[in-house]
Amino acid sequence: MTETPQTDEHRYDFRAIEDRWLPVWEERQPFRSGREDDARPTKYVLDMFPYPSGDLHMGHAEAYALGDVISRHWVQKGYNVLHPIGWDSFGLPAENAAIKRGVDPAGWTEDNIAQQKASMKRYACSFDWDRVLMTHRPDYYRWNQWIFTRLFERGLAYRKPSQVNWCPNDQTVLANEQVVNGLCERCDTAVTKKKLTQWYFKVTEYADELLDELENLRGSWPSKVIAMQRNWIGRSAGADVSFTIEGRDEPIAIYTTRPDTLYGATFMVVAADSDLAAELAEGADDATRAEFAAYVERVKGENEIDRLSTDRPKTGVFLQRYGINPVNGERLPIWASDYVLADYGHGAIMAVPAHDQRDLDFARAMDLPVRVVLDCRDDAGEPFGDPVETGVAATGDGVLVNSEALNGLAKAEAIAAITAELEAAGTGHASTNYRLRDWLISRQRYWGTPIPIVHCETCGEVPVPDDQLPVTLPPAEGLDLKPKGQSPLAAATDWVNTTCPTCGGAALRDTDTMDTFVDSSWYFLRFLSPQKTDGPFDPVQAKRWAPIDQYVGGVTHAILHLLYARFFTKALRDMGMIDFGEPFSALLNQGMVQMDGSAMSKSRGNLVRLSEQLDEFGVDSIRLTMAFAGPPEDDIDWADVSPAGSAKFLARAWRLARDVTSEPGVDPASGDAALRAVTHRTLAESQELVEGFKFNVVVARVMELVNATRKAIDGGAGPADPAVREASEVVTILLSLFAPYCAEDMWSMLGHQDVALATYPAVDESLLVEETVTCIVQVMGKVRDRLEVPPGISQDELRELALAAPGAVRAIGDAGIRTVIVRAPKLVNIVTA
RNA sequence: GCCCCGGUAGCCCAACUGGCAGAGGCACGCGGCUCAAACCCGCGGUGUUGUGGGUUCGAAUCCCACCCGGGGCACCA
Repeated sequence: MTETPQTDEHRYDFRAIEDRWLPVWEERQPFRSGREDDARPTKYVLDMFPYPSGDLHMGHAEAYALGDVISRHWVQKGYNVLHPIGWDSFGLPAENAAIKRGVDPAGWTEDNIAQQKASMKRYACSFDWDRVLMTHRPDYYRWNQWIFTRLFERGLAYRKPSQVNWCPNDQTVLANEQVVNGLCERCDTAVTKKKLTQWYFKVTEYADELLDELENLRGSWPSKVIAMQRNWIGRSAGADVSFTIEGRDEPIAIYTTRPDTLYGATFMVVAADSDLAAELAEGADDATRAEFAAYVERVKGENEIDRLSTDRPKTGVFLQRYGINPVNGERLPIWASDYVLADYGHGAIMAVPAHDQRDLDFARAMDLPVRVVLDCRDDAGEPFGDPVETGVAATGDGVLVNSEALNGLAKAEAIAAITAELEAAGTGHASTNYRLRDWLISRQRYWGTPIPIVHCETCGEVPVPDDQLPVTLPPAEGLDLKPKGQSPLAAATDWVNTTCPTCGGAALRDTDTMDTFVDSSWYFLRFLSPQKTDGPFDPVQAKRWAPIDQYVGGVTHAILHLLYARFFTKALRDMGMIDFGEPFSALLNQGMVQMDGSAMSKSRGNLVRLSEQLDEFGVDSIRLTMAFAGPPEDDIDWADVSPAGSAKFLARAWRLARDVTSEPGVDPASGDAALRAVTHRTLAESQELVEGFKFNVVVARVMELVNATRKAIDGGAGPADPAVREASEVVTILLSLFAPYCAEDMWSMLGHQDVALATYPAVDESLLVEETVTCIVQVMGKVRDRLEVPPGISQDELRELALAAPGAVRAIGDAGIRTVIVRAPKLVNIVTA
């Protein structure tokens, strides 16, 4: 047997096993992936990197357990697997903790990282520890700044004044994506609007590509995420139409998806908070101006919650101005209202109350005319009720009426016809709009990447030259980090005051920092060459490893991070730095870990502590429980699963290795044939199951194999049978994906070393061939008999056997036989007359 | 309102391209081992596959409608 010392050779003791193997792995480093002469094919498996806001929790434990199954599987399949880890270490939690405790966010962050790193090692994650990166380190964020300046040069980073989302609690602006149901994603405070000049990344430049290329991800990304991104981008096709405004030189453009209803327009609406509304009101009488001013004040006071609440009554102000409908010359009164958004389309609409619910609500509230221009019918052919009476707009398909040349056309035909007509007349054209907005990246907070721009009175916005990067954060010491609506960096006068890189004159640094989602938009590329000092990443390494073969992480990032990372990838591709446009070839979203139906989060208190679970049941049991609980994308309710049951199973598996008495390398051919068949069937099935992410089923299959092996040891073949060794080794290799400590210990008892690097055994196909197959004999779809037949039996032969089967004969009785369906060798169905 | 996912035994969940509804686990019960217990070993699975219809020789699986649960988007013209 083996010379490996064992604490207690009769009992599975997870504490002793963890203590035994952790130092061995630490020394042997089985998951290094950096060697240039490594000829194995490559795989890049990536877990979303954690935020260091404390120790690892149950959610991390699930994510890393599942990512590890995939990574370890590909290693055993002979791939050179890159499985790196790092920390997303800039952000508000560190800053808020620093404010609360009066400490430096850097120290707090580094302490948490050290703790998480130790926990990950204990958790036996198969990470390559030579590639660690942390986004708060200057050697990382320097390249955020470098990429920022490249985007700036290409017009993809720009500054503009706009009504932005403002969190009154965190005292900073937020991206659209960070406002959830009108609340700040971080602190759940109701978000308000504020007019500010801020930095944006031009994500909308790639809107079409971001949407269209989702199709290529179908099948390898969850359909849910694809749907969410599709919704978020929200492409709509329609037309821009010009309306002349009385008393204004320039016409104004409106956007509509329903140009077919142009003859049904009875008024126009401009967004109350838009510049256009202010300008139009300026040209009205004093009373109107006063009314408008009061209305705008009221609208500005509303937070997002109020604004989004459904079925609130429509409000607005008639601006005493008129637009002219280009198709029929009608005068349309212009109203200002908050139901039109300033930053979508042109911030102005034509209102067709008969065929748009919002316009109808407004028309009814303001007593404006309604004109039906589409004859809509229900399924029974009954006409749609009068919208004025029913309050329901006719938004469906129909035939055009009251629309001159369009009369008689169907909706789609009318849209095409009128768009062509507008185009010919020079008053409109087909147009596309997106719900997606550009990404606002400025933050008025300390703990982030400084924006590498210098503001010079003479030269304007000047990017900091590459050789002066990084622009490092000034020390937090002496700065007031409390949120106050202006970046804490503004108080670092020595830091702010600088010289203009272009003209050498006095200039000021931009005092905002970047949204931390910038950091995570390209970190997967930095992992390929984390120490590189003359560029963000090595293009040669990118060619070798990227894009990522398998990305693993929570569905919470379905829009934010994944969309931004896709945008960065496309932008970097267009800069010629990489040759692919999609960063993540395949995506697995694990579910959440809950307790009694409620989520475990910081705010609700962590209901189950990972460290306590690990102490009580061991690392392997927790990892196995995560994998066995159900499909990875389903949420796990910790109350429904049994880490104790997992521990029991591991002990049972472990005892197999303990009991094997044959020597390593013994030829299994002479072993128990029945057990060998189970072993090789498990082997054949497991790789498909792992690659299909059915980890819970793999575990079930391994349990079956363990049961079969135990039966062989105790009952038939005995512990010396070579098939028992073969089965035990297969159990060990498969188990190492889920329970690396237990598997390593078993592997050692079986006389081997480094189970993580064990080769996935070849499947012996000849053992999968069954000698007989059970054939079901059905009569009228009901099972009436069973036959043991050879797998190669002919259709005719089986048909005869089935017709003679006693159960079938009995069921057929006197009835005649109409048809016999034969699916050799598994099924015959006899259809009686 | 629109979109996505799900509903199988007391519970968590399997079930290939439509072909025997049950792999694995939890819980529970019984038996063995033991002075006794724990551990361990063994045995124990009929249920409206959410409901109703349709297609089919045959439906958990495909189609339609609805119910329930979860998630996303939503005054985006």
